[in-house]
Amino acid sequence: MAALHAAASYMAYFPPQGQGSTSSDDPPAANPTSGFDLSDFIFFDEGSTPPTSFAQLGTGAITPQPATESAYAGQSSGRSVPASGSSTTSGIRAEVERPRTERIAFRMKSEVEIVDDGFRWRKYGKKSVKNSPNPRNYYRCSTEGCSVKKRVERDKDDPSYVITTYEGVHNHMSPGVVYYTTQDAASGRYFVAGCQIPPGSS
DNA sequence: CGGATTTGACCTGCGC
DNA sequence: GCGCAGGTCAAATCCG
Repeated sequence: MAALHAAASYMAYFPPQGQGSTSSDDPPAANPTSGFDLSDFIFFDEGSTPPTSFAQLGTGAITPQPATESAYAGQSSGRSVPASGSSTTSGIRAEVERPRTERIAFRMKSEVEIVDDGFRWRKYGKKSVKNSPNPRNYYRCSTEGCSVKKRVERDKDDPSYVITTYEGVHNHMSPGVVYYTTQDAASGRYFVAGCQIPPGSS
């Protein structure tokens, strides 16, 4: 499993605009001030090289991959990574065959499963999964025209942790989050960080 | 009353 | 081909 320790609030890398439009959009704006303890892990596709520190993310050293199955690559059954099962073990091949859907998973310490990340989510399903005693909840972004999905479940090993997997990219800004963007002069890449607006301020 | 949630049924894909 | 597991749908229900 490719796990990444993240010690800081979320920051996402965005490629320069005008290219890679399918792979850049709103990050899951996890916010350490919104009542949960963003802790620690971001899971990437096994095919990608995990950075050794969260700071590497900020330098653009790592791009969130169109994950094959990020969060549970290590513990899910084989059927969760079908692309590599029938043809080749090459992650590159899997990337070609699967739809290019951004998928990023977080593991965070939280009392509650519903984390206010600034977006509005509508629950559309709940399913118990074989590898975990805890049910998995399925959410969709309730914004019209936005098809981003999110899966939330408690860590089977440590129920105090919640694993959130975002799938897809928002085609809109969060109604409750201000985004700060900077562009790296050397690479031309954009970095976006989310910061939630305190209630009542505007 | 409208929107969100719940929950069982259904669909799909993969392994055996 | 069959069974299993994950994901989604949709009707019923709940709640503000």
